[in-house]
Amino acid sequence: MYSSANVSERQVQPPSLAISTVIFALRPDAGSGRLEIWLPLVRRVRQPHLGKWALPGGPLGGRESLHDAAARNLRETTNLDPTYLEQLYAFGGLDRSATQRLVSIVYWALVRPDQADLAQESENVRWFRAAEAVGLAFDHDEIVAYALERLRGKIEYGSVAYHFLGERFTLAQLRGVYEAVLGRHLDPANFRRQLRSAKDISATDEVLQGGRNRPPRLYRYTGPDAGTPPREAPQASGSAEWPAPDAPP
Amino acid sequence: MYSSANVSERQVQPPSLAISTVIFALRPDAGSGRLEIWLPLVRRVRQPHLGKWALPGGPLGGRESLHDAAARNLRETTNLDPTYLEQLYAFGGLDRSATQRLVSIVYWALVRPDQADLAQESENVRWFRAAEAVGLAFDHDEIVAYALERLRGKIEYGSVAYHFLGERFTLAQLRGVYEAVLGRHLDPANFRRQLRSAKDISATDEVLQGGRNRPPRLYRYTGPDAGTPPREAPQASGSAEWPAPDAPP
DNA sequence: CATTGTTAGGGTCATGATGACTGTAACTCA
DNA sequence: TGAGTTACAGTCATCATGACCCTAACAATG
Repeated sequence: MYSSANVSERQVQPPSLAISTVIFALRPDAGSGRLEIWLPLVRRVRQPHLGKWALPGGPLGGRESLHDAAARNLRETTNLDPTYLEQLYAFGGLDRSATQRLVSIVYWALVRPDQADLAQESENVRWFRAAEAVGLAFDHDEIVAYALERLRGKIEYGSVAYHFLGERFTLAQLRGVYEAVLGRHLDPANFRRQLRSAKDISATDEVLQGGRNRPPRLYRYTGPDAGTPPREAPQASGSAEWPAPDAPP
Repeated sequence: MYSSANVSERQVQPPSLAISTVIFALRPDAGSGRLEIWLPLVRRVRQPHLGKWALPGGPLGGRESLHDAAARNLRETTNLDPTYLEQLYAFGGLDRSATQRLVSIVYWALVRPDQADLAQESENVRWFRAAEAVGLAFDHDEIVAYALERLRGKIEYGSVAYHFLGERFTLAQLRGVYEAVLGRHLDPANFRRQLRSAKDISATDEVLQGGRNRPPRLYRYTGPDAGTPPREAPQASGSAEWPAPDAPP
């Protein structure tokens, strides 16, 4: 599995370049109804790590940008378009793959739950709870952990949470997203107060009927890239509203 | 990993993979004495963008990790080791280079001023003020702007500022670093109060003599990676090898 | 129809971080 | 000896935050 031929090949051949994607969606737990983080994985159908689960990915095409490659990758796996797509990190350690020198540029994406339900599952594509996505191929355990860390970091000041939801949502739904990602309970009253001062979220004149309690008001996200496709690269996040974009540790 | 890939369709021409580095150092302005951000650039000695200034960079060697490649790159340019080195972003747009498809994984680094003074300058390597680093080759203008944005974002909550300074420093020096990076004046009293609550900075029992005012106390950074080389990103690092040809960008 | 349970949505209070500002100590230089 | 400058400590108002309480509005149950 680790022949000397492979080692000598590495000195000559340039490193292979691949794109992988960590795709997050939220699904309510059947019992408690609380939201949980899920992600799709694909089963390896060749060596190395044959049979193990891995992040969806593939080589970078010659006529597509990194962002487009990640989007295509995501479409081929879940058959759906993401509401958020951003570069995570470029992994290029020497020991990532035993058979070849591989550099993976990893993206992370958010999809809505209703879309995640429609996503195709098959023998080799299955959704897992993020907490149960361990024992993956290559270094994908660490990549998933790092993507979760980025997600948690970005939800606190960015506009990431809205991309888990549809166009209109209640504050309780939005709070459920925060609680699922941050993993802790949030006070409903304080949460409401904070989001009233956030100016890229506005209340509609509609309420959500059909519940068995007082009908909650529906809100809408009016900030940048509301319903538009996610933007490419690192243009200045401009507004000094909140701290700053984050980065690998 | 390439379960859903249509391989034959994509093997037209694999994109080239390069490593570039944005190297920051602070130098006092001759007149005012205020610190300013500088970075070294290299002149292009071949097409495209012949004669223009560009970020130091080169192809990724087959036996070095991304981090090691950036460190080697930096050593070859400034002849010095950085006190901080972190991945910035992977740039892979289709129109980055007119002659070839090029994917650049860019790192950013900090070096100390005394080291920056020792750095080698030559006909094709010169230091520029960050504000004057415009009109660069390829998309390096945007890369520098993004690196500056990252630097500003990281200095507010991270331990980045200390890497611009030596082991012992006064609070005024540290405040000068913050003012240079953030581009605004900071109140000395409030700055002192904030850094007393930051627990990875501790006062020594020494003061800095020789100034023409009251001698300020010297402090020391005691947080993670204090004097050690910067650690690799979210994964384990491998060992590096030395030689590698130099080629832009 | 009244009661009960549950959530929506409004408020209070103490605390801690922050920015603006004042005052005193310690040193050099003219 | 005094002027000028910086180090360093402290005060005050403001604001964001967490913890907590209260009322409104619905559905389900009796």
